[in-house]
Amino acid sequence: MAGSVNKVILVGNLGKDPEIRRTQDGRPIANLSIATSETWRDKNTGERKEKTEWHRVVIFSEGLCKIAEQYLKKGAKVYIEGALQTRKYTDQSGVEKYSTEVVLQGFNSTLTMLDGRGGGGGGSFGDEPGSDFGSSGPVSSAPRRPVAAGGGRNGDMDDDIPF
Amino acid sequence: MAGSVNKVILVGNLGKDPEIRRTQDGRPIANLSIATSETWRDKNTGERKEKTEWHRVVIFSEGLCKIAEQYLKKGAKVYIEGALQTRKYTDQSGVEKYSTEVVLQGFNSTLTMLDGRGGGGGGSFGDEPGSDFGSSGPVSSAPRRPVAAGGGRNGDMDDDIPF
Amino acid sequence: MAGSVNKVILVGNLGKDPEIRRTQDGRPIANLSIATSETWRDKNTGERKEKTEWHRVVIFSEGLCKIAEQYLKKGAKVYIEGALQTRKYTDQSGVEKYSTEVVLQGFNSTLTMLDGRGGGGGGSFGDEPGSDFGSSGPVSSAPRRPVAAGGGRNGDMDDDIPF
Amino acid sequence: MAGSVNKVILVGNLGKDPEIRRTQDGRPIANLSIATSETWRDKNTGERKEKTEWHRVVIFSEGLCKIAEQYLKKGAKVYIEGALQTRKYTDQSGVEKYSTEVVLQGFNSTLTMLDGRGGGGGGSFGDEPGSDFGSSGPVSSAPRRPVAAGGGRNGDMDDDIPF
DNA sequence: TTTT
DNA sequence: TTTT
Repeated sequence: MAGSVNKVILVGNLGKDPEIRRTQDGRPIANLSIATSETWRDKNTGERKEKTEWHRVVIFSEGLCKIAEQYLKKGAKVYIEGALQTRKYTDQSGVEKYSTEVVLQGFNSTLTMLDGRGGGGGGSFGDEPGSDFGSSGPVSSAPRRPVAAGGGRNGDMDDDIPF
Repeated sequence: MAGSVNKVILVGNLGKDPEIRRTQDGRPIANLSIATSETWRDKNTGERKEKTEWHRVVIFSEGLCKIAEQYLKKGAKVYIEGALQTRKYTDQSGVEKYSTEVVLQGFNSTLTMLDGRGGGGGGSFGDEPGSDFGSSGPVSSAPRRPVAAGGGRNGDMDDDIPF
Repeated sequence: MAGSVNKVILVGNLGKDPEIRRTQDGRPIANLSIATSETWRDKNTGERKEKTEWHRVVIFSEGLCKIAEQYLKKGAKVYIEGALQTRKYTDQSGVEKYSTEVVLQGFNSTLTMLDGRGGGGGGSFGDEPGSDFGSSGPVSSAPRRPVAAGGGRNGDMDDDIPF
Repeated sequence: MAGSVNKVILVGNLGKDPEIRRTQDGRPIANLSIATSETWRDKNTGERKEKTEWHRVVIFSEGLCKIAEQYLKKGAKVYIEGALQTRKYTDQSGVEKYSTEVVLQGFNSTLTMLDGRGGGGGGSFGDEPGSDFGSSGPVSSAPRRPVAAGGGRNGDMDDDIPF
């Protein structure tokens, strides 16, 4: 198809610790269960209401699996960017079912921790989606160099924007 | 939960005409079936491969339902913004199943046509997500005025940016 | 134009307290200065590097201005969704300049606090972009009702997704 | 900063052909000028109004530069995903100015053509952001394999989702 | 400078 | 079931 986009952006909290499995050839796969919730006040009763939505997130990217394994745990708040994917499977009773998941794999997948707490040290590691935690490179590499000039002349780059 | 985001962005084509239903109290609900696809070349065989993903989209916004009904049809390319929602239902055989849908409802939902062709005249209507087609206002109203000044001093606003 | 999208998504921290002004007819305008940063490790030296980008955010939405005024302060982490807008102005020396801002106005604008700390109570208020904090309604109204059914039959809705 | 996101999503049309330059070490840089516009009807006069916003887009990714050079031209409609970047420069008169650009570089950058017309053949090339046109790989490689299983048991994968 |  |  000429030009399609399939993108999911979630900011939410892990309902439990990440589950890490490995494929037969040793590649890691992480499963996250992420909750988002919306609150509103009932127009009629004035009551405060809340509705929680649970999202099944599957990480195929090796670098992001590492992050998940090392830094994420139940309760952590994360920003993730992935794609929707529905797969069909047959359950234990032989019934065909569908499961829709948010898949983090390859380009344009991102996992970013949004709280410095977490467990075991989270926070002081590279945390930019496009660099250390980029989904398709080793965690320690530097696929993106900061841009020193954006296409104009008379560089004279400076960092402190005064507003 | 303090601060969550649940957002889906799709650019894809309708697999069939929109299906419009009405609730008992007369509110419209539109269902779209949208395809996104990715293509790649097999690393080993060099073969061209393609994988299509189908998305079930449900529109509760009255204004966006109108758009869907009037302008969208099989094959149309659209940009949509909505939220993920999984609901449980019991099928005809009494089996519990889940269905995950992209819901367009209330704020932060968008439906934009990306091709001026379509059928039957599409194109010459307001088409900006934030204005005429905004999801929670009548299609003909103007909830968003263009901004005349952005917070600085010395207004002297002008529209032609020279690049 | 038939179908365009202009969207900015930022997760970052406020560099200073919000600045609230009022138009002559009394509508509030809030200015935020938001920092995003990326870190990476230099490929050659192995050094840890960081680059911070500052974003000027202007809020025209009355509801979101209230949130900004009441809950946000220097250091707060926020998620915002807005649109890019460049305006021309003449500075004190009579030189024409351009300023590009992220504008939150009307539909499809969002401001969500991502930390429960903040000052003065932040956290225990409605925090879903599509509901209480929706950008074009009063903070206390309920423009989005939770969806009870998504277009299928055999409702039997349930909230606890078992994964 | 622990966890930040800097993302711009645009769907718009090129105001002119892409401009391709090369750095001294031979890396290409493409500049695009993209228009987005919003239309609305004036609440008072009922008049149809339109406001166009111009965006300066700079592509550092080599793969995406190739796409721009080969397939894009004035009038083409594109979907792009990049990051905001403001740089300071001194103009010919010695005045310091700022220019804010949407930068496509490294991970999480995307460029997708949204019209099969364009000129000179566009269309029959890989066009999925995460695969052939991924921003940090050669255009002909296949960094993302389609996912065969998403983390559940009882694989029995299948592609045809029945809705 | 685009597009409708 | 779309699109290329």
